[in-house]
Amino acid sequence: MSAVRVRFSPAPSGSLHVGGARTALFNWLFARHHGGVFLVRIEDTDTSRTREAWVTGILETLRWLGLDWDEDPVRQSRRGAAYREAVDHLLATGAAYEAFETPEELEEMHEARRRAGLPPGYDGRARDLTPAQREALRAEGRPVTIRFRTPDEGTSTFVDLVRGPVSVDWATVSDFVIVRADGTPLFFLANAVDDLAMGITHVIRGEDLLDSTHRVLAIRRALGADDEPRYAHLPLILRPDRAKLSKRHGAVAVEEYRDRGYLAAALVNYLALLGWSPPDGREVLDRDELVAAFELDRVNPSAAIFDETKLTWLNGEWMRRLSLDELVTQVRPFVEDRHPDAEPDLVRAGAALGQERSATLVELAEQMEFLFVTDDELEPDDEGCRRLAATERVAELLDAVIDHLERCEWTPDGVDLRPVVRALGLLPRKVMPALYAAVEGRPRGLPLFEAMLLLGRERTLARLRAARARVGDVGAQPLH
RNA sequence: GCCCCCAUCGUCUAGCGGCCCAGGACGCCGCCCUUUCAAGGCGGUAACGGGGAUUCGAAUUCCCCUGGGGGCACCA
Repeated sequence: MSAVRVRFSPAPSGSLHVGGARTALFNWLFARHHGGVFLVRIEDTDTSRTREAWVTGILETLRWLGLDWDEDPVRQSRRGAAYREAVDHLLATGAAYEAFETPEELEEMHEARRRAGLPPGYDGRARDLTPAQREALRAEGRPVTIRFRTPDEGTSTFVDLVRGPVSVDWATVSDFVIVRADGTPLFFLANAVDDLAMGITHVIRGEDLLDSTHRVLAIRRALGADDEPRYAHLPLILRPDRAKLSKRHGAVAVEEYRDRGYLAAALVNYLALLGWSPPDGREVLDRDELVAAFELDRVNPSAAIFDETKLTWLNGEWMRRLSLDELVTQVRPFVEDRHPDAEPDLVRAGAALGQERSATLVELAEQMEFLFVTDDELEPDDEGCRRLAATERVAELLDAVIDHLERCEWTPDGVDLRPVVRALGLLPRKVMPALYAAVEGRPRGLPLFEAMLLLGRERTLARLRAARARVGDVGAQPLH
């Protein structure tokens, strides 16, 4: 087999979503596994839907995911000359022809065919116009598009790497437009021309493009190509309600997951498991392990639902695997977003305590937030207030704790409150949440004694006294 | 409407004729550990869509049905 050359070819009509990212990843894994070349091609022939910001955004997101490409990205918008040359050839050989229908006429045609039980499409009325007829239509000022002439009979078949042989009767495929009235090329044409020019050996993409393969291959042959790339159509990724993932619904943009505190390693790992699995059944795999294990023949053909819960679990796995240095680097932006002046040492200490208790960077940042708010700002959340109010003998407890912390040694052993709680005849499991609420603002969080050491004696006491004032004397009264 | 693809626990999947009264993972439930919460350990819950056919034997092969998804554009 010749050296592998694959490409990821997004249309820049939005940011990179998880479906596109999975396609990019599989191409990248395939290339890296075989020591091949991974390319990016921006399919921006539809200028009305393209925005430059989307192009840079997509490339930036690919970089964030660690999917590096080997040559400068190809822009279809700059390859007009190549497409024109190809069209001239197709026109000259009769593989394509000019058509002159208005949008209204086409709409009518689609309707009529639908009524006749045919798929909407083109009836081929401009196929055999004479040069004179074409001139006349052009003189009327009608729009001119170029259509590819599909066979009237016979079957198109190609062997898909994940689905096996796929066939369709040409009779069901009508002549389709390859050049718009404004002269710009359409997907089928650009795709065929570019894959040929770029020497693409394997086309790995979503199943939504399965049907278009016959048409692209037909153009390619009409262009004189004597070989064809191997195709692998990946199963689609569906939303939990089984609908197709789209930008309209839910968090499907990769950048959104990044902003919500997910690690690139976790996203890559999770995406790799959607439609593929390694032979040994491992699930937590790093980039190198994925590259080593990846094979197209283990891609399964059925659609998969994107399960954010499992992604979150994997993210937790990867958070725990990070070194403390890496974790601090990753979480710092999330902390500084709300507390720009957060002390680096405290961030580091908080990250160390929270590393195995959080599944996302956002969660980790929230857990340590109590370290960066002033004692005045700290307000127990709703659940914290409830726990405070519902804890038996809470005033007595707080008094004892305050009393202890005022005089104890400020060391790990000194601030251990378990003896204090037990001396009151209370169970730590029952009453600790109230203390967490008082010091950290929520009834659960980073280990309390370590947290108090980080805050220091004065700040800890200030928070406990504020909580004591909040509960009043109610808790101090025996209930019976 | 027409064409194409797909079909194992709620979800991601293993399985490529006997090793499967179906294995792993997430989730969920229970127990243990425990300063809260997590993490961790142990145990449990839960699936081959239906019907034919082939075969000594079918989750695995074939056919039909059903269901799901995709495509049919001057989007990609």
